[in-house]
Amino acid sequence: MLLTDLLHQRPEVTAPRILGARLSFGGVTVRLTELEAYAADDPGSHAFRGKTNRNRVMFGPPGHLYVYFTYGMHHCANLVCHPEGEPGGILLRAGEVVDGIELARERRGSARDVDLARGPARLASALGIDLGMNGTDAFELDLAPVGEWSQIEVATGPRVGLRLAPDQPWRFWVAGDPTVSQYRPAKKLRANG
DNA sequence: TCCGTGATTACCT
DNA sequence: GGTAATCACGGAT
Repeated sequence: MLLTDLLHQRPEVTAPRILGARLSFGGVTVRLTELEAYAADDPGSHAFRGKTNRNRVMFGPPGHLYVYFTYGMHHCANLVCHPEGEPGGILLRAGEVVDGIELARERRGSARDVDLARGPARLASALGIDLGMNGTDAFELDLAPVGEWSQIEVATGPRVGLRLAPDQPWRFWVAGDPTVSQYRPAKKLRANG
């Protein structure tokens, strides 16, 4: 399926389909291993209460990055993804650095390689993403080859750290991958494509 | 387990 | 207008 078509689906549909995709930005490429979906009718979504200056990118065209700043020190990045007329996005929670690893190490200090992009704020940091990149589409996203994707075992479970809507199982990750963040209460979604 | 750190929001006046 | 609680986290302890 074409990437542009995928980005016009609901985020919880698209998120498991872009696991294993390669995202390149700021001189670093990561293979995405963990994602969370934030849909329009979703109390956990930043966009749930309507458009504000912070979340306006989620209401714009799919395929841009929605970047926000949280806990006074961290940036997190979402891939905007939604059907026409609805806000939505996919939080990039973790990845494996597959290119530009030296640059990622510089940005991340003394972290072990497996921790370079393990966690949403770590991933954003490894890619050099901050608020200045909010709304950008200056990145590349290459879907995993079909054969490679069919080898991935997708697991699903509740999202992390939400007060609202904690029960929607809209967190998706590559089962067994060491670059997935620590919190993993899980059930298996499927094996192979 | 604890806590830094600041934008954003919810709820007042 | 003001103010307090919250927050899609990470690193040190």
